[in-house]
Amino acid sequence: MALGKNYEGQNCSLARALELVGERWTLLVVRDAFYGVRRYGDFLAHLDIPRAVLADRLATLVEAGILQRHRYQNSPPRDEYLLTDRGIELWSVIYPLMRWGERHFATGEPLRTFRHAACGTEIDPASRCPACGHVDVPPGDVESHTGPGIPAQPRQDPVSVALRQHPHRLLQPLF
Amino acid sequence: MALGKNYEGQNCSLARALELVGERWTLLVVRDAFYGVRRYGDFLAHLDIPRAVLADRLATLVEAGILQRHRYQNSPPRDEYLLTDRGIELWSVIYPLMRWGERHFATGEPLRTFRHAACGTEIDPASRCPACGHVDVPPGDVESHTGPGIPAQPRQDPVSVALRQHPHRLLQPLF
DNA sequence: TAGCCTCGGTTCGTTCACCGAACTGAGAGG
DNA sequence: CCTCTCAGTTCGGTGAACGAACCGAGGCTA
Repeated sequence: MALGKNYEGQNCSLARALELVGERWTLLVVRDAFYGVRRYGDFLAHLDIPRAVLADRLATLVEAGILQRHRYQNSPPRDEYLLTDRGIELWSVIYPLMRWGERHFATGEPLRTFRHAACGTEIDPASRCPACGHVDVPPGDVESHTGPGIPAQPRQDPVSVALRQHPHRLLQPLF
Repeated sequence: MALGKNYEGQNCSLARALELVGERWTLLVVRDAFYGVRRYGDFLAHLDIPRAVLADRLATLVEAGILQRHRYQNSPPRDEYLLTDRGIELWSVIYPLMRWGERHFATGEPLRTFRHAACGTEIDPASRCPACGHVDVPPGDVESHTGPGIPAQPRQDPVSVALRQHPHRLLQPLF
């Protein structure tokens, strides 16, 4: 979606945003980055995405300044992908979309809930904390909890297991 | 994206939402619906979308309960596509994404601003009205205004012309 | 009644992105 | 030297998007 035949006729900021973030898989990669996924292999295992597509999406996101690549060890050389501030701002899109999908297309109870780390209250679809009145709770103050709708046979990849294990603060590394 | 090879492994509400709303063009169709576009031909002219793709997207959105089809005249029989409540709730995704794109990838000034109809103040990226303190301004209370960044050679299709002509309340028909 | 127009699609051949399986290469570690 | 892991790249096959042409229902005009 990004190159070649894009939305160039639409001189609208929504169209420009969608050129970057509207491609298949892209928003799920960004969601995983909020969950603390940072390495190629972990995105791969958690998303069941073709390897070539993942490599392409990561490169596009880095180029767009949504992720940044960071060398976290030298031997062997390994990089991790971290959300930039620009990427972190996408929480205000991802979270409402998640809640919208949950309200209208959920099959049973939610699999995951998001709570205000400071007070433990579930955050509303507009990112407000009903308890402490905090509006626009930033993702760094959000804790992901396993929800009541967790399936009988949950996924066994390391990322899914770690996410189930215990409440986890967004943006913090999973491992 | 919707059928066949979908995100079925991802039992996450974001993935389910993206199966519907994450396909190419879909969110732009919904945006146009907020602008008051209602007829096949108007979507077509404003979006420069292949006819077959538009027909497919409209059918998918109707099936998902995001748009509803409404017969507005009988001879000749003509239908219009209107946002349902479920569709209207997508404003909380579309508006933040638009503002995010504008902040980070805009070329100059915004083409369009969104004001609180009650007080005329521009609505912030989290859908709050800074003037009257209204949080979560619903799209029906939002007026679209032509912004300062309007290009020298703007589009000449009827929808673009009507949108430029005068401030326009979201969800109200354009014509 | 014939001819033409509009609207809302469908059809069809080409192009392009996605898919998944196999392969590659750098760098441990034994 | 052999094997393993990690992070990709390569490649043949398939499905979706593209755009131009076609179609049919139902006016309008004469």
